[in-house]
This record gives sequence, C-alpha cells and structure tokens, in this order.
Amino acid sequence: MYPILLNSPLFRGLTLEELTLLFSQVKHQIRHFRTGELLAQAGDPVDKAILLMEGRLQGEMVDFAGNSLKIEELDPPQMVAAAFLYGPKSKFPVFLNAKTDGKIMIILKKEFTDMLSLESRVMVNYINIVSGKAQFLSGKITFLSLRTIKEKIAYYILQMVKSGGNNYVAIDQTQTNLAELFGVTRPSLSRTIQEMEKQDIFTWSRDNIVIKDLKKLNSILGR
Amino acid sequence: MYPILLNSPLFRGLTLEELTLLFSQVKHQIRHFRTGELLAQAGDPVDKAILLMEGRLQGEMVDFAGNSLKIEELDPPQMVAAAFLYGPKSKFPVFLNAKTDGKIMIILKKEFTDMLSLESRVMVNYINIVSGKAQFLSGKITFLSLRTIKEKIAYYILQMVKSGGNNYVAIDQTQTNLAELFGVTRPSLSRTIQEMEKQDIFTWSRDNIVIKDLKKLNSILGR
DNA sequence: TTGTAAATGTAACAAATGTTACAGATTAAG
DNA sequence: CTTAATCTGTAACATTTGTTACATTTACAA
Repeated sequence: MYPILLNSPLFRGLTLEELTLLFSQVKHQIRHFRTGELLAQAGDPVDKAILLMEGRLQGEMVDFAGNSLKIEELDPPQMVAAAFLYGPKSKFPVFLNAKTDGKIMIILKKEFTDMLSLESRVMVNYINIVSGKAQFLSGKITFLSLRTIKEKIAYYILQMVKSGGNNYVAIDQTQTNLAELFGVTRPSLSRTIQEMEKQDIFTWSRDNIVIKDLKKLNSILGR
Repeated sequence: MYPILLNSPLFRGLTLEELTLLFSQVKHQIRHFRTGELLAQAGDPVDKAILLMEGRLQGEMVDFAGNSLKIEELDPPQMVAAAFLYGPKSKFPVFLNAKTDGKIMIILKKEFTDMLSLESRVMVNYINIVSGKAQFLSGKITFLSLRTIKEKIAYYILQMVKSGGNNYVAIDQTQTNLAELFGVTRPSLSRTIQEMEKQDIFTWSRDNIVIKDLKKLNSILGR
C-alpha cells in the first residue's frame, strides 16, 4: 500500500503485507503539500505523528529576533520531529517548510500510541529512533563542552583513532567543513593545526593525519 | 510489592495491584550494592534496564586522559541511563558508582521490551522519559551554541521573560552559579553584565533584572 | 551588633579566537 | 593542459574571554 514506508526506520523489519494489515487497523490520513507551504510553526503542540513520504521538508530554527538560525533538511521516508511527539514539552522545535511538493502521512497521537502497542517491532523501532536522537545530542554536547580549539581537534582525532585503532586517521572532511562543525572560523582552525604540528603532536596533510605523540594528544583533554 | 517504584516516572499511573501483577509476569531481579562499588563502566553494552530503588548512584563522565569530567547523581526511584538501553550505540555513557549502600532492580532488555508491549502505560511512560531527555539535551545545545557571553545573557533573560511576560525577571541564582551554568568564568560574566547595564539594556540587581530596552536585548541574538 | 563567609565589582594583563585580506596550492572540469 | 573554483597557509590586528588578585558589599549566624 505504501511501499515507501517499508524503508523507513519506523517500519523496519515489517513485510509489505504486515504493513498493509497494520494500516488497515490504524487510522491515518495522507496530505499533500506544495512548495513553500508552512506545515508547522515552532511552538505548535505536537499531537500527531508526521511521516514524510514524498518531497523534501526543511526545518528552520528561529531565534528571538525572528532570524533564521539553523536549517535542517528532511528526506523521505522519515518521521518529523520524532523526539517531540511525547515528553513534557511536546512542542515543535522548528518551523517546518516544504522545499518541494510532496506528501505526508498523519497519524494522531492516540492512534500512534495504539499502533505502538499493537506491533511491538514498530514500538522498538520508534524507541530506537528517539534513543538514537538522545544519544546523538548527548555526543554533540560532549563536543560542544570542549572549550578550546585544541581540545576539539584532539577529541576529534581521538574519536577517529578509536574506531580505526592505529596512529593514522583518514580525513574525508575539508578544514573548511571541520571549522563549521567545530563552530570556529577556518583561519583559527588552520592556525591551531599548525601550532599543534609544530609541537610534534601530529602531521596533518590533506587526506590523513599521522599521530606522532599520542600522550600529548591525550593530555590536552586532561583537566 | 515494590511500592517505591510506584513513584517512579516509569510506572506512573499504575496501582500497586497492577504493578504487582506486572512483576509477576516480568522476570526481574533485585541486586544490592555497597558504597563505592562500580556498577558499570563507560562503554559497557547496555543490555538490561536498571531501576534504582534505594541508595544513591553517581555517574562520572571520564575523558580520554582518564580524568573525571562531569558528575551526575541519581536518586531513587529513577531509571539508570534510560536513553541508552535502545538506539544504535547502546553503550553506557558514564562510569556508574555507588555513593551509598542500596539496591537496584534489573530487567533484561528482552523482558523489558516485553513489559512495554504488555502494559502500554509503561510504554508511554518510558517513551516520555526518553523523549524528555532528548528535549532537554536539545535545549542544552541551543544554549551551548550561543557564542558570546552577551548572547547567553540575552537568551537567559528572554527565556525567563517568556514564562513571566513582563519586563521584570526574578533571579534565584547567584552570578557564581550562572557563570558555571553558562560555562564561563565569574569575572567575565560580571564584566559583561556591567557592560550591558552601561548600554542601558537592563539593570541587574541581586534578586531581579529589569529590562530597559527589549529591542536591544533581542537584537543581540539576531544574526 | 559584630564577625565571617559568600557574593560581587573591578582592574591589569594574558591567552584564545575572530576578522579581514591576500597568496599559494590543489582539485576538478573542460 | 589550462582554467576556474575551492581549499589552505599566513599575517596583522581587533575582540572576547580567561586569569589573578584584591576591594567592596551583602547575608547570616553568633
């Protein structure tokens, strides 16, 4: 019935038959939207699950002065604001705009809750999604809590090393990207990298980093 | 049977009878611990739900150099690492130490999942808990993303005003506390407050803030 | 009231990062 | 190979924040 949803993290593991059966039991509606349409405002109560089926949506965080801060894009088949359907606040964190024409499925919260009870695989999937968001944010915070650029570089490299295991790290990011990821300016990042190279902590070439002094690198994060 | 758990967010809304019935169907075990005991290490896979019933636990974030960074305490009846039982990582984010003697209930993940399917109120409670964590972290990140101390002060005040509605904000925090919350040093915070007062944005006395120029305050957050 | 601890104001200086501008290096497209 | 776009190195200077130290004020208990 809605084969696109089979690929969504929420319905992972279900067959098309099972999904069709499920939707025969769970009230839902399909809604089409057009480019530029405003689907939700920040602060709106979230009382329904929204599943993006076609098209592209864009979430814009807006600050107190009314300016747009951060933009996140969402592609199908994904759930919108999954971590905000439940919880004490349950308000939209962003303004939700349509970047293209498309369609969404809407399931009211009560029905959504029933669906989770009905099909425990969907329940586990949903909990995995929300937990994943929390874990992602938790990692983000660890990173944002690092004060200096040196610390961020050290953390970044050590994070990469951990997955690799060597003293060699491949980079797939440009310094320009990294600077944005770190929330610092590009020249500042470049300067700090040079400094650390001069201190013989590592050598940083275009596509890889070679650690020369793991001890020093660790000690940067020691307080 | 375990009346203390009635007050836990996870079992909110259940009667003692219902809870007792539930635990007759869900395998679980009680484990006692002693002061100083290490209950879990950061990185350990999380394959069981841990509910603190008595005593006090302490989570310590540890950095690469082996130093303790942040400490969070946990009091009963709370679930430990609720947002890390599911999700792609599913590893303990902290070292879990016992501050006092006490006891925990352990429910294996499979049994826990069954319990959520079995009793939809507990399921919703659990989803509320995890969603709440994600939302809390999301707000934290918004705050940490602010670059300058001025922005943090502006954001903080506007946040307070929004709940109040006036141009008057009561403070229950000392500057020393606020500085820590903002992640800046106390003299820097004090200095910045003075500067903003000189710019006639607000007056900041011991126990309240009076906004004198809301426009300026807003414009600080405009980019 | 007085004494003490905590909170706050303040200043001089150091350190880190941002800003701006430009030159050289690298990459990818034609 | 040539060219244009992107990425990177670098420098001078401005701005912000941290560090340290001390004075002043406030709150609270004896």
